[in-house]
Amino acid sequence: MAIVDEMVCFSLYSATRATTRAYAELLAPWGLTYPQYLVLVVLWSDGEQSVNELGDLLQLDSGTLSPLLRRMESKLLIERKRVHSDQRIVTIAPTPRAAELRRELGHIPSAIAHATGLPDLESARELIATLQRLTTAMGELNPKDA
Amino acid sequence: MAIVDEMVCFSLYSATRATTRAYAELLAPWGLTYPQYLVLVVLWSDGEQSVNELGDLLQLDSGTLSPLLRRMESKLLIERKRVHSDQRIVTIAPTPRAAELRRELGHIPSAIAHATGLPDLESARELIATLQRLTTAMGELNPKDA
DNA sequence: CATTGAATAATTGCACACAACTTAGTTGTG
DNA sequence: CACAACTAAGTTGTGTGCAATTATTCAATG
Repeated sequence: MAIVDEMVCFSLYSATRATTRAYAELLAPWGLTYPQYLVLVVLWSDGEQSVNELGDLLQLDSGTLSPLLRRMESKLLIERKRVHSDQRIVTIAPTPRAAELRRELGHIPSAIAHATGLPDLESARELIATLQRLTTAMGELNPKDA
Repeated sequence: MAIVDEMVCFSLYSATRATTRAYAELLAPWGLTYPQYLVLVVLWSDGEQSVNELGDLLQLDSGTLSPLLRRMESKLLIERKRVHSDQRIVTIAPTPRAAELRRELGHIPSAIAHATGLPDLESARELIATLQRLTTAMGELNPKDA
């Protein structure tokens, strides 16, 4: 066992990249990336919302989202709209094509759930809870929380 | 709770980015990134080795490692050497400066261990084991294992 | 010995992440 | 109203990840 395998952080880093590669494989026929898929998931669930709200949910800033959303717009998956009452805000709305993808990509959650190799829903929930606690704890070390 | 928070993959993705930001914070005084730090950890532990071996341990290909190592070389942390007996192979050796950093960065493992918020070594080991199983399972979905 | 095939790094192109900065629009205060 | 402070999104620059390709070297085979 190599030294890095003793580290929590490396196993996290490694698991995330393996997961992203698995999503890339599943999403390739639609030319989507994992972060783009996450945007669709949020839009399917919560509907139209601002770039800021999207960034809060996904923990991504405009430096990441702006070009990502531009690519999704060019694929006709989302539509950008300026809010009349506050011209600073841009809302991101799913297009009819995005609704179609909700059906076409319906197989992905179960495919990924199976690919995790986790035995049951309970262990998945446990892992999620552990990771969320870790994320919160890590955030405390970051000065940007001030 | 947002929809993405119910997903194992998102909690992984999120935890990894939180961890990388925490490392970035700690490593900033030395101008190092987390992947660069990982290379140092491997070199400190196992000493000089080829780009391939480094890539096997960190699960990174030459497309990622080549420019990363070039940056580390320009910071005088590593030295590239062609192997005489096989001119295809490039070995990466830590410089004296890298050895210095081993001492200067000695506080980081415990700082990160504390920042994870994990209560004890046993729960850390458990999480690592779970993540390694998940990484392996995810790999099976990837055709590149063939 | 010449040719072919495999191995090893490096390069190229694309898509994130994220810090730092810019631009445009809004709000609060006098 | 004037204007500073704030906010939202976009832009820029750097550093990964990773697929695909290229260049070089080595090894095996006839």
